[in-house]
Amino acid sequence: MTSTVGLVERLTREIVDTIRSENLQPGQTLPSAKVLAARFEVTVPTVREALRRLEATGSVELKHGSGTYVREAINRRILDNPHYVPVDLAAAIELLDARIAIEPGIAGLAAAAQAPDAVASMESALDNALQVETAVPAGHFHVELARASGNRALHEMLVSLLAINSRTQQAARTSYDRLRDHDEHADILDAIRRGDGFEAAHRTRKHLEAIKAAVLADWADDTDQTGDAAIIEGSQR
Amino acid sequence: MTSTVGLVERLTREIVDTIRSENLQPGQTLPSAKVLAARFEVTVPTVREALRRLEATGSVELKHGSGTYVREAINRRILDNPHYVPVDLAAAIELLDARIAIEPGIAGLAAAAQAPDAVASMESALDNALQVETAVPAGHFHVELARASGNRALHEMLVSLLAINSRTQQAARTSYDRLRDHDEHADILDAIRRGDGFEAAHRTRKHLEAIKAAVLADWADDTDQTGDAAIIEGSQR
DNA sequence: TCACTCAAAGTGATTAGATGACTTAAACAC
DNA sequence: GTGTTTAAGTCATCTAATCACTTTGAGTGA
Repeated sequence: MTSTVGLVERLTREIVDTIRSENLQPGQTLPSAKVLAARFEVTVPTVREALRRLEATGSVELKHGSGTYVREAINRRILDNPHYVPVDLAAAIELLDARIAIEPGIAGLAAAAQAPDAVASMESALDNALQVETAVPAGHFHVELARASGNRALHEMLVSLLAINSRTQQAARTSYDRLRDHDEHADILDAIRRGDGFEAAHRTRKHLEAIKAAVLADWADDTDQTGDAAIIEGSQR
Repeated sequence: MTSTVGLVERLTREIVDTIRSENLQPGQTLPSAKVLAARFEVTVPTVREALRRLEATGSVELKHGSGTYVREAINRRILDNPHYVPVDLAAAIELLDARIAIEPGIAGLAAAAQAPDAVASMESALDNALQVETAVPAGHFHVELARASGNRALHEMLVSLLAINSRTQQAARTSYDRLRDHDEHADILDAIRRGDGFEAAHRTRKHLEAIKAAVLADWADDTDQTGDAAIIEGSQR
């Protein structure tokens, strides 16, 4: 009758508790698997199974020959599924639709929050945009925008959406004009600086809708006269 | 120079690919660990580590003595961190703020979508509300609302937010009036049926703000005259 | 003294085989 | 038929050992 929780699941939880109670920060190393095995009175393979679980969610990283490191995601609530195999255009459009639904509200919050350091991060993100597109890390304008909202859950949601999108083929080929992108970002940031939440939300929405249109246009160019536009329609309903 | 991807990570991906290519649906069983080990030419412990990773993200479930089962989350893009240790009121308020930021937009989409079956699901969710609160499964009104938006990413985001919230202490004690909850849900559904997205969004926002106020009031009652309202202020900035 | 080499120690990665515990379903007795 | 028992299949965990990678620092040479 004892609800079998499973040794590995319990062990996983104990390791997380250890990380928290000892206040281990991302980048620091955990004790070796051998030591953990001794401390929790289990064997090494069992510890490894627990660490693999934590690895899957980005809470820790197992570096061969080096050690087990705490990672950022241990403090995240919302994650992107690392095992998801995505990828058609419809999925990419769906992600953009989701962003259109939530980012305007985030921009509004950012304008209301008026956190000075967050605004600074967005400014530097504006410049970084000239660089090569990084995967989806910090420094991305929209991510910094979400961070500026002051709401960690919203920030993590946007990070997740962008992470998923980065795995899409469409992500690389989006030929949205770099300069136009920069200008529109600047406009959004401007509205936020003025504390004009309504305008910030509006410009964010327009910006994303423009990107969506560009992606659809790109796709139309590639497939040219192949007439299966049903995919697009299906994703817009 | 070969980017060491790690055997387990590669194996994890191969198992996912197998599930997809063989079109295994949630509820169905995977081959036994022994068989998988033979098929991919690795040993059983290695297979188990890969399965533990998939287990962490809810893609599979390992049932002792029974088998390894495919689970729903294998098709999800957005997940809640299963290893997150949650907690205080500020976090609960932050989650509600996030919902206030995104759910009105979702309600607007739902009104525009006008999917008949989705509306039916919301109707039945209305009645289920009289039952005991389930964990965070389907059947929850707000979850069905998100499903009705037609956007899977948004739906999964809301499921994740509610899943996290359910782990909060505050979740259980929220004494938001059951009847009032039901009535406000009915109002939202009514606006969606009429296709009035603006009104649906507005009512959803008001509804969530009322819940937030109730949570804060509850907390104020409990702590009574303990004057550390700084926690609340901090979450509202 | 400085820089380079390289050997050793520590750590994770993977393998191998064995035992225990649980679930399920078929075989059996009633 | 019904209920119990048995057996096979499966995951759970352990023990033990070998391999591979990383880091460090001692040693060597310039």
